[in-house]
Amino acid sequence: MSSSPAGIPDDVSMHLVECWDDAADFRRWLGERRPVLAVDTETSGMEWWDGDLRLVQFGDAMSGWAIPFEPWKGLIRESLKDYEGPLVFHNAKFDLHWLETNGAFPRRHRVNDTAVMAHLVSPDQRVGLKECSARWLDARAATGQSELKKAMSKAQWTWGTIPIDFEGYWVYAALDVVLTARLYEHLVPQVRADFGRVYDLEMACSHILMDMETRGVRVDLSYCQEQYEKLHAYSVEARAWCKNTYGFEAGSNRNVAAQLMGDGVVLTKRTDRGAWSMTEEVLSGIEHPLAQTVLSIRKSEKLANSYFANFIEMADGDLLHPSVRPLGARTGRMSVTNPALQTLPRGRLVRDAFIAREGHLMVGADYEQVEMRLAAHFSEDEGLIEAFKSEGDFFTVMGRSIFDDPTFEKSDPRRSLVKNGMYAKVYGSGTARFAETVGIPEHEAQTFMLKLDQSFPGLRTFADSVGRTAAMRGVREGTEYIRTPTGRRLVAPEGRSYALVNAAIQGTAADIFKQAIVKLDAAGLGEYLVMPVHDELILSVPEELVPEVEAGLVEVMERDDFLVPLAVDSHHGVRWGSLK
DNA sequence: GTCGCTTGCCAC
DNA sequence: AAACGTGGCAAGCGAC
Repeated sequence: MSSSPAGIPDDVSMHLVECWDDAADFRRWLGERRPVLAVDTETSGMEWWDGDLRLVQFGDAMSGWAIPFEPWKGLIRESLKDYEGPLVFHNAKFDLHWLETNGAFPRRHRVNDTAVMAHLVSPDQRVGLKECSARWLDARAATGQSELKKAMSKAQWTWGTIPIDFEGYWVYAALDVVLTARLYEHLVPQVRADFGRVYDLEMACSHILMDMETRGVRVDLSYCQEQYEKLHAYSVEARAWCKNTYGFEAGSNRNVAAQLMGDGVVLTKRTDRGAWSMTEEVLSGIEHPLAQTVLSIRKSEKLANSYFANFIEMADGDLLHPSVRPLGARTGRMSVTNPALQTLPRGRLVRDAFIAREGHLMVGADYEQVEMRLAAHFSEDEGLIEAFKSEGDFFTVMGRSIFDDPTFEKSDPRRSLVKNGMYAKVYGSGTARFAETVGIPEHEAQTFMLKLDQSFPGLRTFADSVGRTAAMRGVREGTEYIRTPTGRRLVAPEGRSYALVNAAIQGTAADIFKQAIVKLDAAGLGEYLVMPVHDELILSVPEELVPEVEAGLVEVMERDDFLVPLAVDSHHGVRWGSLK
């Protein structure tokens, strides 16, 4: 069956495999020579471990083939196994999950990813197939999708139930591979020329993370249940008290503010849109039973719902399959969702929900103050570099030199000023914000920042040089950007070029972290990975191998090729929470 | 009922 | 001259 309905370029042919003749035609087509074979899947949803693979599409710049998986799984498996040429997916990790869990194994070392390419070229833009096609191929690329959405809602179809032979479904599915193939041909010259090294890093890392997602994270469901019930019981009781006493929901900030003011509380801070601000910071300063109750309700509901209930809800048996986006942030950092395991509260309560596999222990290995060390590296500042090379606590050594006081010890109250001041530098904050976070008057903050700059002049030099480079490129190329040592491109957010100082540090830390993941996989430790957390790796390791693996991790992760050593600390325990 | 926005809060 | 960076998630709430 061939077709070319509205919105599809005339020179493109679309095919749906429905009979053996179609299958034979597909195999003949597959045997032709082409620069790249694009592959995509349509599925019943997002949960690849518990859902149906419905359609697999193959295509190149001129043809798209949609093949229903269930009746043609043999054809699809054989075709993917046999195909030796370059492959391209748009967001390969997602499709590979579906294909592999359904017994179809494309050659991974041949896999390319246009979403990765797009992110490297334009790290500040959305990298959906539609957006990329509209940006680089044809502004009308997304037109078919809205028609399909309308038809689906009219007939009450979901992605799991829409008939596979409904033309608006399979034709646009087949168009997606054509777009992917064209995107690849458009982007690959630039990616090869400008981003070869970081692209290879991203692809290697992506496969390791995919296998990590497949293995999943083991969760202690009865612990979650127990904690949830305790917290939930409290919040039900506290909400009822609030309703009975004041007549409104504790979650309604508008009503809470009105009640507090009615009871004589003076509010001064407002939100961006002009409402009375009811943040933790504001409420904790108010001595009123309502303020305190609202705070504890928020706290316990956050714990109960965002964490424990969420874990129970998402579990596949006793496993969670969090989804990692290797290029989640514009800086090259990863992000994690379902659940967001990178934002678990510190301390034992929530982290203890995650346990090692049977016969295993949890192992954690983290880069110590990696961003501070990179700040020292990029600044080339003798004093900062010395502070990291000398024995003892970095911020204490810095404190001695800033205040010219050899008696400055780790317990010195000024240490937090030093630490916060350095973070303010690294994040690019101004003196006003810095003064607020450390709780000192602005003129004191100013004096301190001046002292910091004088003690470590490299910090300014570094910031200036980032600014100059970005500004120069802004003029010459129209975009303010810098590159990390691996070639990753970092683009300044609109009107905030100062953020590039932080981006350089954060982006380089991301590169280092990803290189560590690739190296540890090469060293045979990849199979133990559980979760990456920005500068810390969480693993589940067979008990008897723990000492060996910890030594291996330190060996693989630590680096000496920067101006300061990058040090790694490791721990082990039964639960995530027991890693110090 | 769903959707998107706002507000608030968790991490590194 | 001055500018705290990067994310995800849930509840409330108004619009459709």
